[in-house]
Amino acid sequence: MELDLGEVLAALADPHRRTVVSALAVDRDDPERTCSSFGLPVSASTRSHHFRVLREAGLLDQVDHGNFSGVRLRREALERRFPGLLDLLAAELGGADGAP
Amino acid sequence: MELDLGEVLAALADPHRRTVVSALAVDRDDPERTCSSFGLPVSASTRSHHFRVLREAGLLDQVDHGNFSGVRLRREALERRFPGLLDLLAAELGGADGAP
DNA sequence: CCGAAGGTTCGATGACGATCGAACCTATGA
DNA sequence: TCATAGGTTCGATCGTCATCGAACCTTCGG
Repeated sequence: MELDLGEVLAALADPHRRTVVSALAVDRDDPERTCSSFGLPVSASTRSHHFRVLREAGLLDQVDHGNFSGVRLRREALERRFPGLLDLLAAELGGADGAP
Repeated sequence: MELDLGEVLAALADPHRRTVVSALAVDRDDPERTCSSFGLPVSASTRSHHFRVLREAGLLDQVDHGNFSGVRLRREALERRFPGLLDLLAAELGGADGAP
């Protein structure tokens, strides 16, 4: 498994990418979402670039459905390699874990 | 307390700076160390730059002893704001906690 | 008093990365 | 069949950052 901490931190240093990962981290159901469902205020090409970085850092799985891309957080691998990291990101959205 | 996650992650994205913080994170005694005691393979000015970034991100406390600078990890504040983060960094050095 | 050691600041430079528009691809729906 | 929507790739541009050397400051030891 590649999951390099430097690469992961570099990926998460960008606010837009952190928005994506945080949004995925808070949703424990880990649904497959589209790239455009995060409302990033950038052009489509820039958005594609960000998702490439997230994918190559090992944070995301991305499945090509031809028409669109399904994106899913690699929660299990991340939790095993960097325990607690996703909680930190989720906490930035105000919903760390099973919040009341 | 400012401790912004984006700033912290950006600071930790650099390998040299991560070397410093990881080295500090593994030592539970939190001694005051000098900037040059980490053996960073860069010039003195670059080293000074890195420590400035770490200080401004709130990761380090730096005391000017005139002759030299004492550097100390802000362990308590970091642990409270980002629980588990320092453990992740320490784990990269092979010594997460009280290793055998 | 005078160096030497540890840091800092100040440009300058070079590389990397975030951003965009244009062109393109694929599938769904009219 | 054709347009539209979601993504990707390809340059190009612009800003930020890591890096360096030079000049400087402070203190300690001769």
